[in-house]
Amino acid sequence: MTTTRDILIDTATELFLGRNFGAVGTTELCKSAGVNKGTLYHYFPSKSDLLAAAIERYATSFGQAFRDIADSDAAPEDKLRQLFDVPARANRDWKARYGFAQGCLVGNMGLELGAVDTPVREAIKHALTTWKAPVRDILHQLIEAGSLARIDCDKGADVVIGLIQGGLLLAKAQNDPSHITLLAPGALAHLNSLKP
Amino acid sequence: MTTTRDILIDTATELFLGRNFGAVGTTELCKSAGVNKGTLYHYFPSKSDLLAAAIERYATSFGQAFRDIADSDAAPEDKLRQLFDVPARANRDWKARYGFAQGCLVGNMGLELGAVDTPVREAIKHALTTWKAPVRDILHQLIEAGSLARIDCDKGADVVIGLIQGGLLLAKAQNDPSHITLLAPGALAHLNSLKP
DNA sequence: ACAGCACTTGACTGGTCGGTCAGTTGACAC
DNA sequence: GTGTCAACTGACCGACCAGTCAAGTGCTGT
Repeated sequence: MTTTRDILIDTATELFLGRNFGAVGTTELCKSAGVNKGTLYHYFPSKSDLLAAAIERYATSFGQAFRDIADSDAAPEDKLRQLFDVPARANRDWKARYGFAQGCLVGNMGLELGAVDTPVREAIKHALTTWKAPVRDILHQLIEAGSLARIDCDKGADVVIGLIQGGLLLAKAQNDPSHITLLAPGALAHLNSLKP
Repeated sequence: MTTTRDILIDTATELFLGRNFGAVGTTELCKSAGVNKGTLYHYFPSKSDLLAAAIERYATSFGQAFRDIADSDAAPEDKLRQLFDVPARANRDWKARYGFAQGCLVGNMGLELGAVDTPVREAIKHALTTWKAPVRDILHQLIEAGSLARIDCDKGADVVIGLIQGGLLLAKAQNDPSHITLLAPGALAHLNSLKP
C-alpha cells in the first residue's frame, strides 16, 4: 500500500534528481504529488527533512541492489562490474524518458548541500556507509577467489564508491550516461595496487 | 589591475563554491562584492552568465596549474600524483579558513545545473576539455618513460579527471578533504589496465 | 568647453519561496 | 450519539528572489 508519505518521498526523489534541491519549490512538488502544502508539512517538518527521507529510501533501494549482487552466484569479477551497472541502467532509463542524465541523489545532494545542511550531510554519510557493506563483501569474495591482493577492504569499498560517483559526475555534468561505466574496467587493477 | 568585473567573478566563485548556486542570491553577492545590483547586470546578462564566466576563469586557473605540472621536470609518475594535489591543497586551505570542504566549481555546478542550464553545461564541458590537454601530455610522458602501456591517452585523461572528481565528491559530501587523494595511489595501475 | 558613453547607483517590481494555521473530514472507540 | 485524533485542506504570510530602469557620475576624445 502506497501511503501519502510514500508518494511525497517518491515525487521528491524524482524532482530533485531531475533538477536539483534549490530549483524545485514545495508548491510545485505538492502539485506534482497531488497533495496539499499542509499535508507535506504534516509529515515533514521542513523541505530538507523530506530530502533526508528521500535520501534514506534511495540509499536503501540501491543498497539492496548492491546486496543482491553480492549474494548472487555470479563470478566475483563480474560482480564488481555489475555494481557500476546499477546506476548506469537507472540513468539510461531516465535519459530515454526525460532526455537527460539524472546522476545519483546521494552524489548530487552531497555536492549541493554537503557544506550547507548538516542533517542532509549526515543522511548522505549514512547512505555511503550503507553501500559500503555489500561492496566490502564482494572485495572479500575477490580475495578468496585469488583475484585480489589482501588489501584493506574497508578502504577498497570507499575506492569503489568513489569510482562509481566519479563516473556519475562526468555523466551528469556532460549529460552523457556513457561515462558512468568509464571507471569500471580499471577498478580491479586499481584495487589490486592498493597497499594492504 | 582588478576590474569590477573581476571582483564580481571572484566573489561569485567564492560564494558558489562555499554554498551552491541556488543558495546565493544576487543581492548578497553584490553586497559581498561591494557593488550595486545594476552593476552586476551591466556586466552580465544574468546570474547564470556570471557563473559561466566564473567557471571559465576557474577552469583556466586550474588548467594552468595542470600545465605547469606537465611542463615541469619532475618524474612523470610524480606528475600524475601532483594533479590530485592541486584540488587537495585548495580544499585544505579552504577548510582551514571556513571549516568545510569546497569541492570543485566545475564538479559542483555540473551536478547542480548540468541537467538544467545548457549554457552552464557547455561551460563545464569546455572546462573539462581544457583540463584534458595537460593530463594527456603527462600520460604520453608516462608511456615514453615506459611506466604506462600504450593506452588511448584521450580516454586515459577522462579517467584521470573522473578519479579526481570522484575523490572531490566524497570529500565535499562528507566534509572531509582527505578523500580527495583517495583515488591517486591506484591511478597508474588503473590506467595501465585499460585496453589500448 | 562639451558631447558621448561606459560605468555606477539604488529604489523598485512582479513573482515565488518555505512555511503556517484555523478549520474540515472521516474512521474508530466507547 | 459523541468525543478524539490523525489526516488533510487551501488561503495566507512575510521574506526574498532575479532582474529592471531612470537618473546620475566622471573619464575621454575633440
